[in-house]
Amino acid sequence: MPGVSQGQDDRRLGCVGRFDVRLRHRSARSERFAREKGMTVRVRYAPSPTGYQHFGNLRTAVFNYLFARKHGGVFVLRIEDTDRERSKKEYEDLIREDFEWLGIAIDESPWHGGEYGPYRQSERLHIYKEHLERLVKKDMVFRCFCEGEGEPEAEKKQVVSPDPCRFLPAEDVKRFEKEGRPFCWRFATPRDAIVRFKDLVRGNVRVKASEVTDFVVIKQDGMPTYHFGVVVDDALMKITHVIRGRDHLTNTANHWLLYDAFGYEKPTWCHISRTSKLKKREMLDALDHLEMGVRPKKPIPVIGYRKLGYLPEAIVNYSALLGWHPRDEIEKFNLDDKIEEFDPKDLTKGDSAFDISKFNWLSEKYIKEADIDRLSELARPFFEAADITPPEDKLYLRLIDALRGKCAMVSELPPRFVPFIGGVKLAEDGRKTLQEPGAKKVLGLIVNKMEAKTDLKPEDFDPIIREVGEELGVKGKNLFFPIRSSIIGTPHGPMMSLYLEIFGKDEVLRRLRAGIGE
RNA sequence: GGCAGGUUAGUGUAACGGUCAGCACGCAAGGUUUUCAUCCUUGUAUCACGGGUUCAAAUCCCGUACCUGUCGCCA
Repeated sequence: MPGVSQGQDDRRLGCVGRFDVRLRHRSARSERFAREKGMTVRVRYAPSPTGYQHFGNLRTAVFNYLFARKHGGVFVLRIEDTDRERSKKEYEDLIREDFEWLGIAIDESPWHGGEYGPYRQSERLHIYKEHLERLVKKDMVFRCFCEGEGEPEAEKKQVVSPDPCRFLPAEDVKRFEKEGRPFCWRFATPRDAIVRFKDLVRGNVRVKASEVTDFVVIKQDGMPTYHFGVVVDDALMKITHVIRGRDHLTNTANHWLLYDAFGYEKPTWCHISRTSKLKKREMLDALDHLEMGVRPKKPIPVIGYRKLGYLPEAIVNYSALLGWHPRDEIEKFNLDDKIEEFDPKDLTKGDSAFDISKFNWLSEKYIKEADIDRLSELARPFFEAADITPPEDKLYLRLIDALRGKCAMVSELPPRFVPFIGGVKLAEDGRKTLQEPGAKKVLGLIVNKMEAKTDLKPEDFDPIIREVGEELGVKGKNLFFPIRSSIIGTPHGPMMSLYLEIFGKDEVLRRLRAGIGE
């Protein structure tokens, strides 16, 4: 049984299966309702294809996904493309690609199909029309002839409720229609209703209908507004739990009233906190300035991380961490392993902020622990893009493995190969190191010892270096920096033994001698 | 402005009347060490503020401040 505590409610109500006469919306109990009535839990993620997806959206989808899986339910994706101006096919394609890339399984969608389709609002216009008729018949909507096709920038007109057009004399309405004046349909909000519902994260919510304006349901262009589309579609698609962003919390009153107007059974609402630090402008700007191998300083849309070579698991994992955390406090986890544990009531009420350094930390972890063959294959395109030719198979794998530490994105790998495939390019810090007083002496002795040894193996390198250190009384940086600098051009890098393995004795000797010459 | 929601270390969070307020990232200091890598140790919060209720409050109540959302023919 889902871990929602509901014993108290049940006791008070005495029975389950009947709706509270006070119009109280069924609450968290609905999970039980659903089971007892043999209903399937159905949730949905309903993006509008007007921009890129980012962590904020993604985590809404992730929580929906977890909830669906936990209850053996269905995860629906619906495209809300009622904004004719801003909706773009390419954004919809991107949404699809993102999900496929991230490995989040969707059950019903425009591209997966399903028995409650179509799943694109622009293809459901006839349904909205029919629903509008129903409200017209019940006299619950009215035409509004006011000017003002939404100019968001325009000064906000004083909220007037009810809307003046609601009381337009019938003859005026007739005349305006005859004149062909454009109009939209508004909902005639019942003045005295009180909206109450229980939110899975917020608890009891109560809104007076008198605070709800006579909102638009059908726009002048015939498209439904968000409020209208959402309610009609969620109802028809048999959505049982609406898990969405907190910004819709106050809108829920509108939706509640619409459900009532249609006589549809209401879903359980669950408003999750928002994610701050995700400024659309900045994200788009950062996306325009992507540079392979360079970690973005600011958050970017999912497509950006995809391009840079972040691993999808890291993204999914981190998005689940935004407003939720596992009980065992282990933050790196596989989404599917958390299905049982997930419970909306554990979601944070406060907003959460995207922390790019923590995200990078997680990503590094994923890359460090990734399957080496898979990582190698993932990396190939990035070598091409960087115009760096990777070495052949065995060496390639070896280097990927040796150089993957502290790598948050795959595109960081190719540049690290450079010291191993071309000649030495002395970096500034490398040059400086070689100029240090004892540097040449260290290199000289190493060369001598290496030359003396006939059958030199990679694992012999360490002992030799140690001997040199002891004999010269040098250790730490003074010992290792010059060696590494002459071999790869910079004092920092992977373990010493790797060099002999990769380059072989002759090449290492050549580089060490060259270092002495610097 | 009305309405709604939020406020625990720099960040993400735990705790749901009784713990020296726990964990993680970051940062700082120290140790190990072949590195500004790894690993280990330590430090980093008088729980926004002010009042209450209580033997006891981060936890309950009220007020204030600040942040956010909504009040669009955007979703």
